[in-house]
Amino acid sequence: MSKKVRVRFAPSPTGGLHLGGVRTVLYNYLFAKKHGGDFILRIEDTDQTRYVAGAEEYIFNCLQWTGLIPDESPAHAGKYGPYRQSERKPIYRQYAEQLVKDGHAYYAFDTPEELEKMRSDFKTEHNPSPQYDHTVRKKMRNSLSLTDAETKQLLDAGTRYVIRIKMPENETVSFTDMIRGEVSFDTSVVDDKVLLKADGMPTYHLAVVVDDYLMKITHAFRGEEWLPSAPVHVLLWKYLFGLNEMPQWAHLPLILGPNGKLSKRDGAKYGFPVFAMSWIDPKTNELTEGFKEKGFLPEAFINLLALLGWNDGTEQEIFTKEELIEKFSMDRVHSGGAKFDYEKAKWFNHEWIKKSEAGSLKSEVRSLFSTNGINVDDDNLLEKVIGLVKDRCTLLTDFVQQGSFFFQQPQQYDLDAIKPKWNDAKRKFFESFTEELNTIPEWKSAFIEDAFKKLAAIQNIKPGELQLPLRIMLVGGKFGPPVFEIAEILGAGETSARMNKTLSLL
RNA sequence: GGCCCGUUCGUCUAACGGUUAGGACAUCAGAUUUUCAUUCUGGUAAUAGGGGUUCGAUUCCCCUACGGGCUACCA
Repeated sequence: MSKKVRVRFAPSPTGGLHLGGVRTVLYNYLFAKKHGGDFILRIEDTDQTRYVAGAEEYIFNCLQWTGLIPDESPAHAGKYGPYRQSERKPIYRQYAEQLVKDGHAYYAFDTPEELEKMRSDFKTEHNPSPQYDHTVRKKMRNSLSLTDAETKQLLDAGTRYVIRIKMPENETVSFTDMIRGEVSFDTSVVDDKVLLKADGMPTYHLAVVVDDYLMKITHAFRGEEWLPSAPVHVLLWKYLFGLNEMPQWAHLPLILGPNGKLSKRDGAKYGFPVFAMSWIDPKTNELTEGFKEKGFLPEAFINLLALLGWNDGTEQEIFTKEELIEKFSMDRVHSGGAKFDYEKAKWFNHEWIKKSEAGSLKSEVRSLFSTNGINVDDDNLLEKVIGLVKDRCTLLTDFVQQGSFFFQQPQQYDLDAIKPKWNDAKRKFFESFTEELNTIPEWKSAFIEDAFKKLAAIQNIKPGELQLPLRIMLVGGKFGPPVFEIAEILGAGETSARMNKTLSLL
């Protein structure tokens, strides 16, 4: 009987959660749910110098919005807590010490200045970034280059030190990646990564292995940028817990911007969101707009992210979360990086808005209206309006432009669209049409249209020439649903008022 | 520089040795719509290059080129 699937997403709470992060969450979540497993959120906050207020709460908000809710996390109690690495600090040291004892790691006393000196001393044209590896470790101050007595003395004196992994000199480390197949590395070109920092906190390398073990993680998915350090993690598994216990790895392809790995900068530069939700940097107060605030539906956001690097082998592109759970499989994840295409992202959103029920869009649209100064109290009217205009909305924010004229008079009139062909005959038509409004048998679009056309025929004007002016009068611009349906919703009084108002402007 | 990963239309991708190389976004043209969208029809557009293996390579192998990632007491 195989073990229960357990996967984790382990972000570092240092700022906005971007596309790639959410996609990693998504693939973790889908995989877990598909296999009836657990999805764990673990906060990787081992770098105290990078603490950012509010970042953790922000991550929870993003998960809430996307609907990818963890089974275990700092906010969802589980048996394997704590789920914040800073609160697990005491756990890690013993493993690092164990490695030293077994000869797989060592104490290093080099100060930051000494490390910097080493890098500049060894730096050459051929080797622009020297590593702390088997070729230099003997020249540094550590328990490998010093005698046991010297080491003990330094330790006893309370000298600051780190624990580094001792990479073997000539081994090939390989493992099978679920997406890439077998990947192998020569250990002689991997450096002696720090495992335990001078402040007693583990680095990512130690923490990820220890926590994945302790939390019984069965499958570990992360971005491709982690691939180069995978041999360190594999070795740590081998030394500490045995390779049989190691989770199966999958390194997800990167999501690229126009120039390499997608970054916050790309968003600002090319005008599309990168973060799931808006993020305000507490230090600079700089606001970075998110997909949510830009007007994306969470369903669409998840859908487009899922398809960025995965497909189910058919030509289907629109998937609900349930369908994704059912159909997702890691072996259909593409191995190459994917360039993010904002145009296609918008298409997904448009599709989702079109297929959404007007009722389900109501609360979002209502709050959008209210932030734009329009308070809607008629629920039925709102739903009717949404149903009428949603095909024209690519982003949720488009509802403001497409729908607000139903609730308030247009702020501006595109009179230039009328003026060139305006004449006294048309003015006369509208004046008499305004007066005839109350003779229309029932205030329904068909009757209104009928009366409109009859009057046009009597006055010998082509109705086509009158429809655009009518639209401008009611809507303010050249957009919106069929004009007589608008009039129906507006009501006779308002329709007449808007016609008169515009007439006075012409 | 070194190491690792990758490479099918502009973009996301399908084709797990045999297809007229398929779909979607974008784009262009047309139809519908007396606004704008929606909808519909059609078009342009790709296997990076060179060697192998094979009766046959988009598909397998090698080399080159290109792209990307990593190269911190950051994750």
